[in-house]
Amino acid sequence: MNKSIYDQYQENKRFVAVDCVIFGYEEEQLKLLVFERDIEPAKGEWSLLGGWVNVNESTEAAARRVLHKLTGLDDVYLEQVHTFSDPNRDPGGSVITVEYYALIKIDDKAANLIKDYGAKWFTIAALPKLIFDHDILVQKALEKLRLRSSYEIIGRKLLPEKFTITRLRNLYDQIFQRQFDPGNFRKKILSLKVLERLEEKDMSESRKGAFYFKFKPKQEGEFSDPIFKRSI
Amino acid sequence: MNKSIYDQYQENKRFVAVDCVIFGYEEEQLKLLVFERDIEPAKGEWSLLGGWVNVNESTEAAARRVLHKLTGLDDVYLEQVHTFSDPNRDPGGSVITVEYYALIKIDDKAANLIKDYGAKWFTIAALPKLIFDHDILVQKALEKLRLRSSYEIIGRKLLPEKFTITRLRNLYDQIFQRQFDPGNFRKKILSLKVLERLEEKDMSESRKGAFYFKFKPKQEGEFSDPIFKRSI
DNA sequence: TATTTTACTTTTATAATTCAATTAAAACAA
DNA sequence: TTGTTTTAATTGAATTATAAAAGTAAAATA
Repeated sequence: MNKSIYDQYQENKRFVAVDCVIFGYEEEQLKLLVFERDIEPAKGEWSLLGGWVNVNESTEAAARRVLHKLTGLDDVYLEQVHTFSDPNRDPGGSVITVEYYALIKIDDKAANLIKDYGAKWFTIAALPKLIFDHDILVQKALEKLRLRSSYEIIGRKLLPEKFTITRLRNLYDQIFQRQFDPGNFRKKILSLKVLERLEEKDMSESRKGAFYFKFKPKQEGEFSDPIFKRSI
Repeated sequence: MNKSIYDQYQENKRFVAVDCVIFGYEEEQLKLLVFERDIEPAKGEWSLLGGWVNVNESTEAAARRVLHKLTGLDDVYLEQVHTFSDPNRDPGGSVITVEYYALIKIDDKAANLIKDYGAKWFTIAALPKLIFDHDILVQKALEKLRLRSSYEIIGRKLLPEKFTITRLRNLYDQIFQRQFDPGNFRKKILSLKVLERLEEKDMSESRKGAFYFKFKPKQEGEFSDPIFKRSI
């Protein structure tokens, strides 16, 4: 096969990396996992989880690889967000980065591994300044997460097996940074018929107790319309 | 500055390309511009407009460069769609491609240039088989275009200066591949107050004639809610 | 047994959407 | 002139969705 046109561009090959915005949900707060960078430039500053993409690897595989190394998990929910390619975005070199966001359960056994890597969970409000263009990456990931959350009920990957509607609503409050009306939220969610009510109640939040729910097995192409009119 | 960690990855640098899905609107049809490929592999087959990304160039700049070369236009509307990175997607080599879609007016003087490049407009229904994963790229671009079109009134870049509501509705019919109700569509569009009615009428389509409209100057952050409930 | 607390339900008003029917304007033909 | 035709443009009634608030329920506790 004639590869001449490809060979001509050898000198134009680029560094390609992935960056992951890792979301978790804990203590009624949407949180983000960030890292103290251990290489120059910007050593010691806060950064997203990143890594190089190898030659014979897709960017998604690379993202799964670095996430697995960090957390030990291999069934992480991943969604591609955007690709950033300004040649000056990284002072260390001209690096193209493909951004993903990941959803993980904070209560996982991953906790120890994460600590070893100098990583820390922050709420969105308390997030420190990140290196390079990573603040923009976080904004983009949030927008994408909001978009996703307004077309399907997110939470399978963020909530524990069983949870109350109030807890799910709180997650949505966090994602969209606004208060959803309890009555209307409940009505809407239940009308979608993706949740199944358990007989058990959570008695920790109120005298009356709140029923636990769990997700029904996922059905493909469940909805195609936005769930909430004013969510985005 | 210590670049050792970067230098270590020199041998992992990747070919990076852009591919453009070019949409146009002509004779009440949404069309797509595709090319007869003039290099191996897959020479002679139909393909999207692509090009290499240079070392000191962002992917968007590269997309604008190849679009300019093709059409002579430099105010094309561009939106990033997705990045494809499967190492086996291109039989010529392991190429990562960043996909954009572009909206251009077919009636432009670009027509001649386009012809010189062996390019041809096809309706979506009549699109031939494309090389590699380009059929998937087209689907992705359509989805993104639909998403965009359901959050703002698209058409500034596809319709001529003045147009009738019926023509705008037809464009939406094409994008979403369904029939919008004429009365409801008109009511909705006008309620958004982004169009201005001209005194002139288009008499070519009916006895009564239909008023021409034009877009008001664009205002930032115009909408944040989906325009159509059942569009996607 | 009354109080407190939060889950959960219901109500009501308002707004948006759909679908069908109607009206309007102008060209054209008898 | 007058009726017919064609498509634009408007209207209205029925339905559905949304927002906000008020009310009810259950169980622990004082």
